[in-house]
Amino acid sequence: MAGQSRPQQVKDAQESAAAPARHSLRDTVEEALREALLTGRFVPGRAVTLRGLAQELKVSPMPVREAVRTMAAGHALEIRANGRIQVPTMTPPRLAEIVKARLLLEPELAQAAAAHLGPRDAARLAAIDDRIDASLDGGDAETYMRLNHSFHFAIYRAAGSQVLLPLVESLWLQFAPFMRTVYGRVGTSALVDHHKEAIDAVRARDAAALREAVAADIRCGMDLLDTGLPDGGPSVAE
Amino acid sequence: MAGQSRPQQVKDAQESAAAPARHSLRDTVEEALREALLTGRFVPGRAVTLRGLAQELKVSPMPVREAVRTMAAGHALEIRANGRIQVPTMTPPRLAEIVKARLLLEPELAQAAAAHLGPRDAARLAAIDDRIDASLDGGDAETYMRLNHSFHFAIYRAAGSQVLLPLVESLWLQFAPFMRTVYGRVGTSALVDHHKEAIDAVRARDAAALREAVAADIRCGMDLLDTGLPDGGPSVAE
DNA sequence: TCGATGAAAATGTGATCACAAAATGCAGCG
DNA sequence: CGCTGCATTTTGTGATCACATTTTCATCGA
Repeated sequence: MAGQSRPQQVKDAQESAAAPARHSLRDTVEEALREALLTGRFVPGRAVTLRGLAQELKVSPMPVREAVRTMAAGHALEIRANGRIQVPTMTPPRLAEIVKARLLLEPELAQAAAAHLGPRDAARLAAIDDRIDASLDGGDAETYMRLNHSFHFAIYRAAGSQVLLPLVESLWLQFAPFMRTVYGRVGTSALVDHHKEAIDAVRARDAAALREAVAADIRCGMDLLDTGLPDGGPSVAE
Repeated sequence: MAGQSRPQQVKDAQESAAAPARHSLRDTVEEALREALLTGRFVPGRAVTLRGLAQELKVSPMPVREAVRTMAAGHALEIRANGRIQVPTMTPPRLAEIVKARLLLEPELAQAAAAHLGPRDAARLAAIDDRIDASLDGGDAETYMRLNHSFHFAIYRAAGSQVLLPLVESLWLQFAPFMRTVYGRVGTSALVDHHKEAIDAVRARDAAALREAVAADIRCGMDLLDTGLPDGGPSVAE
């Protein structure tokens, strides 16, 4: 990492993270933010302060500033008119747009990924899916969200995409916090996914089937969101 | 804006920009970067330094740091392994992916925008298109790129999108610098667009026709890029 | 009891300094 | 003439301070 006068701060933050080799504190903070958003630890409307995050992560406010700006650039965080930072709240039109964008991009990515996947990967995906089922039974929404993300992106990453993949990541960061609030409302037991179909498609190297499985999975998951929040109000703040 | 001890710096940067009311230096720098990328003043491979940009824009390196991070978050700038910042170079697979993403998102956006557009907007678009033709005849690539961006986003913005529009903006920032190098190679006179069809579709409130016009425009423009760089090598550095 | 008011704390933004790593330039040697 | 080695410069990163704005909250008055 580049120069700073207190290396022990770096060690603390790095060793607590899963990633073995991180170069800059900024990347560490960025990864922490991503994790918190994707697992729903950040609720829509929640205020995020630079000094607060810095203290929590045991770093100075400086790397937090840049990491927060990075997340805000992808609309994963929102900078209000008064400058305050918060997790964006969801609105019905915004949710509808996210669903539309997901349905446009993710099936395409899955289809492209199929050529690079095979039975080996199907086994890996099945292992993740087993843990997903376990977390659903246990009602552990945070673990479920982390694993569900792993499942989808294990597929998407295989496409070797440099452009579509970041776009999709941006979308996930935007809707994940809201999904968490819905799970808290309707529970996780009602969840239906199409992971089994996806795994079968990967094993059979059937690109069209994989595309359709992913599309169906998105539609089901997002239908749940609609039933979870039929009225127009933004989700709860805390 | 928030506290800084030299207000005159703010005035300089603000008054030189077109936007009348900018709050933070960061936003000013960000807008300057966007402009430079979209008009092709930043060539792929060009090195961008914090202190250099700061001096050029007459601001301290601090707001530049955040603005550059913001652009890097959308892959409009690239931060290399050694930390250095540069305008990303284009590769054939990356270009192909950008075209795919554009064809997925922009026609959708255009179709959604059609409902909010009418003859009034068609007239405005025609005015822009006239200036585009003039810039093409004059061989002024920079003006052409600025106007072409205005033309497309005048349509897209009408969709009132909060999600798709930022994704498309991100794409434009990624391919614009490369387009500029192609114009420098093959000239601007060979350009064919489908703006006339788009204007007609807007005037007739024909969503399907507008979608198709935009799709055709993208295909034509990107075909030009393929003919401009048929071999696999990355584009020139400077 | 409720609303207004003013002091105090919190927050984002900008500037400046320090530092390590990398790039650059130049001399000296083969 | 080419290439290696070292000194210098450049560059990104982090920390800390200063400051204007906003928010928070306790106090006072009706």
